[in-house]
Amino acid sequence: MSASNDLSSILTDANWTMYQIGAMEHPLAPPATALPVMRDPQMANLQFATDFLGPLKWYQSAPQFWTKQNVLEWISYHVEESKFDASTLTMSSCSMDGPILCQLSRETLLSMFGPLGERLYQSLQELKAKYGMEDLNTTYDLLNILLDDFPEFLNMPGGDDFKLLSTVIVHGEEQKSDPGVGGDMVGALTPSSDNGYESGSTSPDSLDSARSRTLSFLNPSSPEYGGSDSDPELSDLQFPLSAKELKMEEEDLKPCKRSRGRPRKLSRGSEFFIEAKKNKHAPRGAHLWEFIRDILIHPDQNNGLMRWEDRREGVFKFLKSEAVAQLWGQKKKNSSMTYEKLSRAMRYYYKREILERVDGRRLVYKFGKNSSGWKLGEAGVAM
DNA sequence: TGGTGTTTTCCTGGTT
DNA sequence: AAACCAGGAAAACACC
Repeated sequence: MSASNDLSSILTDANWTMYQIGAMEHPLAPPATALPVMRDPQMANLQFATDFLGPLKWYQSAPQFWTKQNVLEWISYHVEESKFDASTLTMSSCSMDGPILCQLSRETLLSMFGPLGERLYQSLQELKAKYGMEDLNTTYDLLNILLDDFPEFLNMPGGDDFKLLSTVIVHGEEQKSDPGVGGDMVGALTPSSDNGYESGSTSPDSLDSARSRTLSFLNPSSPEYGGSDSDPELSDLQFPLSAKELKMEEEDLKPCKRSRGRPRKLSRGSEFFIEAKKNKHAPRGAHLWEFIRDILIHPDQNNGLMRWEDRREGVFKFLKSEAVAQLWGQKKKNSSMTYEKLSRAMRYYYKREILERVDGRRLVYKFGKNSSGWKLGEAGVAM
């Protein structure tokens, strides 16, 4: 994702409310279920496991290890929560990674973010403190759970890292404070922080799935990682392995060839954690074409994502294809949504005549005769 | 519980 | 070369 798209995501985050169904949580908000977290980047050599389970959210790791994308999501979360006017933010003030963010003083945050700065500062202090006190025992437990679920890891290249776990004895009180900026906050956690945060505050002590529970040792180089615009140099800075070494491991770990089709759902153990997050009977949201239509017919909330090419004919164009895909992913709680996938779903609409082909024009689609709600003069459509 | 519809994921190959 | 398009295949998931 490009940096501009990131900012766009922030600025268009308000759009999310427009597609909100019932009392859904904010897409970037930490889930309610409190689960432990790991935060040790020294474990980045277990990256293949992260690759297997996916990228991390800001609430799944210590701020010191956030990527640019994590920072953006964190800011976006607070923008939304505080109903802050995101238009006052600049890209430059949002484009930073965790290590840089952690070096900012309260005054700097206030000058950069105005009224939102105080809130961000408080959140940051809470997160630093909270993550500084995480008990490594939980990490140990989580990795064991992972191994129960995925014993095949032990037989994979790098699986020896897991075997070492059986020899590990964790003592919570021996945990080191964060080496980076903000380590002085370790131990500053108030009792109230242990049982959650007040509304409007930050609640990083919760995770939503096996992927998040088990693998908070960050992975900016994951192909699925949303913050792909993180500085490559940062990868070197954050992790004990060089980018080159990581790349080599990645190559080594590639399966011979992926089977076709959607990957099987994770098995039993991890499923538990995924289900814990999911609403058992979550209402299915609007269809994709309706989602697209709604963006188009609300130009005030469109934020330059799409535009009509020919309103009368129902021809429209994606201006920020990846941003729209991200928004769609937010709606479906699918952080790995891409335009590539979204467009595949769009193409299925041709056969059903919800969309018509527009040949030769990139990113341009046209509503078909089986779509509705977009025509001028149609009930419910603003003229 | 099984069927159906829709969407997601991955893929190969082609085009711009 | 990168981004996009086209469409097959298979699977996940919601809903009935």
